[in-house]
Amino acid sequence: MTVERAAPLVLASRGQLDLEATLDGGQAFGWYREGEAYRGVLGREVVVLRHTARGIVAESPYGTLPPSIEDQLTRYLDLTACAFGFDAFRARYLRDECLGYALREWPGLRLLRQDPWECLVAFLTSATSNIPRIKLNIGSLVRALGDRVGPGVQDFAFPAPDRIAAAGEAELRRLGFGFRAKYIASAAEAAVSGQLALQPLETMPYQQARNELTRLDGVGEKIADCVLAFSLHHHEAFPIDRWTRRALEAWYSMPASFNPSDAARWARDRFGADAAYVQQYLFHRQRLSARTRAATDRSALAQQDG
DNA sequence: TGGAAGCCTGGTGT
DNA sequence: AACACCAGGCTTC
Repeated sequence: MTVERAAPLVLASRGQLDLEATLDGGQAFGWYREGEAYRGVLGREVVVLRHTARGIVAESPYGTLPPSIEDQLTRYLDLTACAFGFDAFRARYLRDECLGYALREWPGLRLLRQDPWECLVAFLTSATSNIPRIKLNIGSLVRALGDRVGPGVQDFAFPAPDRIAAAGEAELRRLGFGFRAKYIASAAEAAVSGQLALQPLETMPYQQARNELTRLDGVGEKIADCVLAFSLHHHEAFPIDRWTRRALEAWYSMPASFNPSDAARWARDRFGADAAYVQQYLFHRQRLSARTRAATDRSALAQQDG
């Protein structure tokens, strides 16, 4: 007896997409490493992405993927070359002292186009937090309130606003969101009531879309810019956090006296439509160099001890 | 109008 | 091993 297997879906070459940098680099929090592959849920489909000799391949871990998944993944991973013109972006910054290094080191780092609701909840969760903890919170949320769509421990669809609104602040607190519970519950209510419509923000001018988002409780300029850059394809957004601020000061002589709002404006003025991609490369570089420094410090200490 | 405290709680280093 | 201190912000005062 033979089991029919659909031909694997080949999405991109290795150089076009770095799974680790893109899926586990602070944009999205629902992907889990399985050996060399990444497993996550897109809509209601469990998807496993892995590097193979032929390129990046998408598979279902237990069945077959519907044909529509190709378009969904192409969009989610922003693989439509003409959409942004990544090659042109790379050419512009290849000789930049800071970004040139990052572009050579992580040529496959891309900005995602996530579901905006999922992205908004993730970045409301990110306030005064860190990547491992955000993943933990989002994992608890989907297990508690999302529909099961596969056999794996994390195979749950992201809960729609009505589910989260019905759960309410107290349940979100119980799930570990702390003071952010109130903001997430309130955003869910706004979405259910129709006061908040996220998808239309994609076609609005950047500033207008940003103003809409910052009207939400708990959404300031940083979180708004993350949602705009990582889900709504507004590449003129430049989220300012510790890492990117540090990079702008160190490599681009941005005055350290700037407040976050001025820093973001300064970066948008300087990088224009490249802002979001510049931000993501700077963030990645700063984060990993900090990690390397920490490792170096640890090994130096170990040497002293020994 | 700017600046600083407080918020929840898991991660990280000591 | 326990125990500070910190973390990819925002609201409020």
